[in-house]
Amino acid sequence: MTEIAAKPLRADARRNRERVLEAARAVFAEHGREAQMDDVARRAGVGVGTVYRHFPTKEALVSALALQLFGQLTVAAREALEIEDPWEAFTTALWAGANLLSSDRAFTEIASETEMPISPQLQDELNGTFELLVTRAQDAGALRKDLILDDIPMFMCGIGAATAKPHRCPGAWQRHLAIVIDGLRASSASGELPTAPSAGCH
Amino acid sequence: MTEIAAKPLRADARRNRERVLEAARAVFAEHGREAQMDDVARRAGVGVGTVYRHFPTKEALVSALALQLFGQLTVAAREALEIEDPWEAFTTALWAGANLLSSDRAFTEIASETEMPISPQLQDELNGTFELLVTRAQDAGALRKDLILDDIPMFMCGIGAATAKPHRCPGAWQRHLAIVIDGLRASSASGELPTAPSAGCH
Amino acid sequence: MTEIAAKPLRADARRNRERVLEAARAVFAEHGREAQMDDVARRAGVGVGTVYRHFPTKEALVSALALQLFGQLTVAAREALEIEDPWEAFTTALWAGANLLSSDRAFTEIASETEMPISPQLQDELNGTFELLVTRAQDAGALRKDLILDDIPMFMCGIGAATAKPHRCPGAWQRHLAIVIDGLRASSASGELPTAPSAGCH
Amino acid sequence: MTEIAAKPLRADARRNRERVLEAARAVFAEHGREAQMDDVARRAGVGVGTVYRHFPTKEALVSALALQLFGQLTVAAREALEIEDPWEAFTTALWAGANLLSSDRAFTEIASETEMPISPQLQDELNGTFELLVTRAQDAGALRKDLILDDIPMFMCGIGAATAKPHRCPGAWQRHLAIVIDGLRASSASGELPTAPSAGCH
DNA sequence: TATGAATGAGCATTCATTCAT
DNA sequence: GATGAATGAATGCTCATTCAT
Repeated sequence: MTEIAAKPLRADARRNRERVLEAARAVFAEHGREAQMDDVARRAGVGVGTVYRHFPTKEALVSALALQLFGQLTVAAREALEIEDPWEAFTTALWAGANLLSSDRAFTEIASETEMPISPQLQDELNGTFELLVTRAQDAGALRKDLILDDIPMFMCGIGAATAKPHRCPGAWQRHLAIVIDGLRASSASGELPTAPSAGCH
Repeated sequence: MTEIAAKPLRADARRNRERVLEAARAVFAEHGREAQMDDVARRAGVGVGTVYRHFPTKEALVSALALQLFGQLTVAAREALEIEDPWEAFTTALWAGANLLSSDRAFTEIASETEMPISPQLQDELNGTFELLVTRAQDAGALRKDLILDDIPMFMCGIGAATAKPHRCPGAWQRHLAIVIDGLRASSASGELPTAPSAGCH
Repeated sequence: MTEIAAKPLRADARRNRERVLEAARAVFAEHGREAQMDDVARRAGVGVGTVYRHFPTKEALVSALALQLFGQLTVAAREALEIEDPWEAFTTALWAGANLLSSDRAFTEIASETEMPISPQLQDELNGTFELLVTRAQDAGALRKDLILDDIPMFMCGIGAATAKPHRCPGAWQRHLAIVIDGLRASSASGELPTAPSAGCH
Repeated sequence: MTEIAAKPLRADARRNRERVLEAARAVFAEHGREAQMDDVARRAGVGVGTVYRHFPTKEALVSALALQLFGQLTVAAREALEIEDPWEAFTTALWAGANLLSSDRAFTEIASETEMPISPQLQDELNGTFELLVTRAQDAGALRKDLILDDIPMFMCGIGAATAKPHRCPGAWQRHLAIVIDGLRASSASGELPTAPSAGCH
C-alpha cells in the first residue's frame, strides 16, 4: 500500500526532473552558461525550489546536461560500430557526434568550461567504443596510424566552436568536419603528428 | 630631450595602461569573461579606478584585448606573406595564428562570444592578407580549391577550443592543426566540401 | 477562512512590501534622494534582495513613494470638496496638502527633481479636483480671479521648501501658508498677477 | 622683493579662484548638487587639483557659492534700504532676493541641503538690514505686524522652489512672490499668524 | 604651483541558494 | 513535495579626494 502510494509521487517527481532537464537544455542552449536558474524554472513551469530539489546546484544541473549528451554520443558511437566498413563506421561516429554538438548550441561553451562530470563507466564505454572504431579503421589502412584516442574529443570541441552562435554561417561546421576527416585519411598523412601526448592524458 | 620633457605624465599613464592591459590579458586568459575588474586591478598593482580610467568599461577592456590580439595576428599574417613558397606561407600563417590563440587561453571564449570589436580597417586588412595567402596557395595547386576565406576563422576557433583549459593535454592543438592542414592539401580533397556558404556570409 | 488559506505567501509578501515602503518613506524623508537602498533594507528588517524584489529599481521605489503621496493628496482634495463653503473647501485642501508634504520631509526634494511619475489618470483626477475647488472659490468671490491651476503645485513646492530640514523652525510652514492664503483672498489682490503663463503650460 | 615676486602669483591665484567659482556657479546651477568636481574643473579650464587648492572640499566650494549669493543679497537689501517709501523698500528687497535666487537655478536645492555657512558678521548684517526693512514697513502700517524676521528666509526658499527646473513655467515665481507680497500687506491679515516661533530659532 | 592620474570607499544591482509556507 | 519569497555575497562602476610629476 505504501508502495502503491509512493509510486505515483515518484512518477511525478521523475516527470518533473525530465521537465527541468528539458527546460535547462533549451535555456542553456540559448543563453549559455549565463542562463539563470530562475529562467530554467520558469521555462519548466515549476518553482526554483523544485529545480533545486532535483539538482542541488547549478553546476549539478549543467553536469546532468553534459551527462545526457555523452550518453547520446555513446549510443551513436555504438550504432556506428555496427557499420561494416571500418572507415565509414569511424566517420559516421564523428558526424553523429558533431551533429549532437551542433544541435545543442551553447553546449560547447559549457562543456569546455566544466570539468567533465561523466561517470567512469560511461567514460570507459565511450572510450572503448571509439577505441574500437579507431583501431578498426587504422587496421583497415584507412585511418592515419598516428591518430590517438585523445585526439577525438579535441575534434569535437573544435566542431563545437565552429557551431558557436555569433559568427558562423550555416554549413560551417560541416565544412570543418569534412576537412578534418580528409586530414584523417591515411593517405593524407604528410608525416608524423607532433608530440603525441602521453597516453592517458586525461 | 624635448621629448622627455614634453609628456612626463603621459609616460606614466601609458606605462600604467600597459600594465593594466598585461594584467587583463593574464587574468582574462585564466578566468575567461568571468574574470573580475578588481582582479585585473590587483594584478596590475593599481586601483580599480585606474583600470576604469583607461578602459571605461569591462567590455572596452575586453575589446582592447581582442584588438591587440587581432593586430598581432595581422602582423603575423603579413610576415608569412613574405615567404616564397605559397603553401608554406599559408600554413605558416595558420601556425602563427594558432600559436597566438593558444598562448592566450580564454581568448577563444571571448572571441566566440563577442561581436568582434575590431575596426573595419583592421578587419579588412586581416581578410585581405589571408585572401592573398589562400589564393596564392590555391593557384600554386597546393591548397584545395574549395576552401573559402570564411573557413579560416572557423579553424582558428576550433584550434582555440582545443586549447581551452580543462581537458587538453599539452601538444593537443598542434596535433589538431597538423591534421587540419593535412586535410587542406589539394591532394587530400575527397570531393567538394558541403554547402559552400554564400561568399560574404559574415 | 478560504481567504486565509487562499494566498498565504502573498500575504507575507504584501506585508513585506508594506514594510519596505514604510521604511523607504522614513529613510528618504530623512536623507532625501541620497538615501541608500541598503539603508532602506536595513530599516525594513529585510535583505536588499527583498527590496529589489518589490521595486526593481531605486527609481521605481521613489516613484512608488511619490505615487502614494499624490494618492493621499488626491483623497484629501476630494474630501475637502465636500465642505460647503467654497473658500473653506479650497483652503482646507491647501492645508491638507501642505500637511502631507511637511510630514514627509525630503519629499519636496524628490518631487522637484523627478519628472512626476504619476499615472495620467491620477494626475487628471488631482487636477480636476483642484480645478473644481479653485473655480468654486472664485465664483463665490472669495478667491482672487487671477489665480490659475498651475500656481497650486508651485505653492506646494514652496511649502515643501519651508519644511526642508536644515534651517526651519517648527511652525514655519504654517506661517508661510497662512500668509499665502491671505494673499489669495480676492480682497487682497492689489492688481493683476504678472505674466499669467499660457494655460496648459505643462 | 619677495613681495614684488609674490604679488603676481597671488594675482594669478585670485584669478583662478574666480574662474573656479564662476565655473562652479554655472555647473551647479545646471546640474545641482550632483555636479562633479571634474566638471567644475573642466569648465574652469583648470585641473581638479587647482579646484581643490582653492576649496578643500566640494562642500567648501558649495559654501563659497552660498556665501557669494548671500553677499549679493545683502548688497541688494542695503540698496533697497535707501528707498524712501518703507513698503516699497521692503518689497523691493524681496524682489531683488527672489531675482537672485531665480537666476541661479539649482541654488535653492543646494541652499536647502547645506548648513548655511555664512560668517556671523554677514549673517548679522543681512539680518540687521532686513530687520530695519521690516520694522519700518510695519511702523508705517503697510506690513502686517505679525511678520517676524525668520519668516523671510522661508519665503526665499519657497520662491527658490518655484524656480526649480523641471516643472515651472516662466513667470511662475513672479506670480508666487506677488501673491505672497499681497498676503503680507497689513490690510490682508485675516488674523494672527500661527505659532510664532520663538525668536532666534534657526 | 598646477596638473591630471591614481586611489578606493561607496553604491546600485544581480543571482545562486535557502527556507517558511 | 512544491512553491516562490527572502537572503546577501559578489560585481561593475562612480566620484570625491590625494599626490607624484
